[in-house]
Amino acid sequence: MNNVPTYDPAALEAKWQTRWAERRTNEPDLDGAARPFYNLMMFPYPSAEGLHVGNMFAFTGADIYGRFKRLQGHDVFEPIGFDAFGIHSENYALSVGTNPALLIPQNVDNFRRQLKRFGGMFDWRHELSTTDPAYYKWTQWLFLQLFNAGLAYKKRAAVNWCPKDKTVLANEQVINGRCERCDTPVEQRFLDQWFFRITAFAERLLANLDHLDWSSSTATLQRNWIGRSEGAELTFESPAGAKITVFTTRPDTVFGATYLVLAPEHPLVDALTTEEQRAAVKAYQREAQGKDVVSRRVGEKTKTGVFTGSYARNPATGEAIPVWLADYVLMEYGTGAIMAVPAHDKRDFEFATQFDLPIRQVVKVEGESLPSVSEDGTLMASGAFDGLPCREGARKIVAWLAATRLATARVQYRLHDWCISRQRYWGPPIPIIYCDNCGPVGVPERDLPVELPFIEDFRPDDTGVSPLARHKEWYFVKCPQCGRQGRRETDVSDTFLDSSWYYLRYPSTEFADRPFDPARTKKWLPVTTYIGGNEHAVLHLLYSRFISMVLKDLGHIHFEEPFPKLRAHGLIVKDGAKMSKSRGNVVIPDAYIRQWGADTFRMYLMFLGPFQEGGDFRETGIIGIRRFIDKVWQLAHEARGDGPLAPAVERKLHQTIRKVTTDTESLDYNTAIAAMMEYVNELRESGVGSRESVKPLVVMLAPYAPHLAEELWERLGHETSVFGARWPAYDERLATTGDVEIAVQVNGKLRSRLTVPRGLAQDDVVARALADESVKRFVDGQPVKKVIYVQDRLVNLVI
RNA sequence: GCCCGGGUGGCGAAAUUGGUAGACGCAAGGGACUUAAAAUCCCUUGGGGGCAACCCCAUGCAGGUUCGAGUCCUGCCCCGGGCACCA
Repeated sequence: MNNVPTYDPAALEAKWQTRWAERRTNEPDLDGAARPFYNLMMFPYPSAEGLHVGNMFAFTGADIYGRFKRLQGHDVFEPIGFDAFGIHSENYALSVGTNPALLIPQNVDNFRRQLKRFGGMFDWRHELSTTDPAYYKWTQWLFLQLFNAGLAYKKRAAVNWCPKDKTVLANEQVINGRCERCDTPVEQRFLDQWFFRITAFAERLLANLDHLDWSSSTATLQRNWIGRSEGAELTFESPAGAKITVFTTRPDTVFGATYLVLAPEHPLVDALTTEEQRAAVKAYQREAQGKDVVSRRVGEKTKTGVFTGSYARNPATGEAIPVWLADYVLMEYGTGAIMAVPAHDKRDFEFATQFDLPIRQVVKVEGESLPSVSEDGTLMASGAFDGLPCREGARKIVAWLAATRLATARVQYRLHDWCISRQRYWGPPIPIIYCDNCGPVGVPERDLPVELPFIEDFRPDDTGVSPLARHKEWYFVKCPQCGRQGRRETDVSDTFLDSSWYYLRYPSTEFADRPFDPARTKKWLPVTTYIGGNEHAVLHLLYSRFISMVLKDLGHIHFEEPFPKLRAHGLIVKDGAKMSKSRGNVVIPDAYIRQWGADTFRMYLMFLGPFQEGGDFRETGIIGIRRFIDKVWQLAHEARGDGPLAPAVERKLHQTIRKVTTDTESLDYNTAIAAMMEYVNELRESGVGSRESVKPLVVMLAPYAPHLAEELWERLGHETSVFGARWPAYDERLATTGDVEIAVQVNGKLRSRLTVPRGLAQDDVVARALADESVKRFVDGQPVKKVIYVQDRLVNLVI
């Protein structure tokens, strides 16, 4: 009995990791695979702290799924890589006074070590790093594809500028209007930037969401981000002839439009401003421009504005209404001008109240006071349209005004074009050469990659020009078209461009002469299952979809949706707060793995809570998983012979296989583990049994605790990897044999339980129920008026 | 403000989608083994009442639908996340 060897996870896990590497266990035949299954997880950004438990939680959940599919007979390709360019890496390098080109490889080494140690089924042959010239050569190629297709363009645009750090900040580095590093309020600056025309794909990006098998939370985030609004453009003419076009979602309220508001930067402002108002308008424009992005957008709740001195004709009423300027109207959305309907819009109401402008009610809604924004009312004070419901009124008013070309139905999106320029160092240089003769010229493919030069002083300065401009030998270059002196683009591209196509590269990493091999791509893409966090719901996942659409349209790939099936995992928090370096609550898994082993820690993370919801990391409870593993270890060693199973064990086994199969498929790992624990408890209660009772358990455990499963599989007499085994099948009949317990209710209250053979007829169950002592007490001789019967579950006697 | 999640024992959580609330695990208490401790094993463990078999109460709050509600409906209150002057 006590000759069971000690479970020594450190030694055992090292043994199997070595063996997997030697035997190339995790390297599917990418060309010959019969049932390709591309199991993708979001590649990490290699921070200095190392992989934290949040990353590991995500990777473990994805790895379990990949291993499960492998056991089900798929050829699973599970690659990993490093998203190593970007501002975070650069900032960290700045803070420790090193060049990221020297620092990042160390971080990557550390991550690679951690990823190997936790036992992911990674195919390391296909590792990639976005900072590798062999990779970003093709990121630059991708830029050129968009540039040549007219989908990349340059325009002057506002950027976030930190006056203290003297640097451009990405939107995600601006927290509540302040620089995430030094807390200085962020200013607006205007720089020439490269944009991708993602807005041209807005409708397609939105419509396709309906057909994607995605976590609904992710799809919803993306829908809201794209932000489709249906409405109309209406034209208001000034006596001087200027036509002011506004966008509105409520054309039904046009009779209540009592003034217009233009964004301060609106191109018609000069033409509309009268001499008396010119000084005031200029002052207001300056003030608006000087304001930082945030106080303009969210900070100030009191409205500001100025009258232009001009009037324009309301196309519905014919009235002349004043034209104002106010910074609550944004130039980037709609037409940069609105018709103000203070009775039916909160912001307009606030503005009208402040500046004493007329408020005219044109929609009647029961029980609502002004401003009433509901669309569930009827029109009033709207001429011929009085009495119509809002929606119908909107259609009819647009049709009426369209006859005189004063209205057009229009769909508007909140999505903006994607600004990919970064005036920073640590990214792939945008492959453009400016020539006085030819203008901006794309770097020819034969000259790619445009390598990022190593420069000592990569610190951004307050010129707003990228540090690369200081590297003169690199900066000046011959124009590839005319051969004259040209200058390189000195901006680098957004890190999200790197990650927008990495899934295309993985299967083709060994091809130096093409970004993705056509045959490999055809065989492996689109990605079978993508598992990742919702923090990337809008940026990475939207950009990747956009890039796929572009590549499809250009004939490079055969699909337009890269991730037909996507599952969002939950977030691991610590003491209720998101893990972050600034909070100092980042938990690194290394010490836990050292103490408990990777298998225990993997299972523990999965048992913490539902995978798709996440949870709070705490240490208590790891011991529970370890006890479970010890029990499995002991059972596997004590099992004797290959005889048949006891009926109770057999039934429990088939129930367990059924539960673990469906729960693993749906990523409900916590309950799958609980089911295996129940089975182990059953095995222990029934005494030493056949090895046939343990083998299926070992296979089911393999996705969760791969090293342990391999070891036990070997000790149970197998010479090949457990991952060459087949996932156990269950027999529905065997899972449902035996007796069932039926709840007996009287008037809906539980009064007794009966153990009866499965499938017993209603009459027999009722008869047995009525014979039950405690039921008798409550029925008390009264007639049963009604019987509710649920087969094998419940009987309810209504008296 | 708007859009998603979510509120169940001391704690993490289950609950076949309207059918036995609390599976599984942690923690705690008691016991066995031990010179002792650790480990392991056994028992108890939502609250209240009763010697007991049992009974009453209980899934954020207040109502409702139903033979029956953690689950559905209405109105609130909290917590987490996203968007945020988007017309």
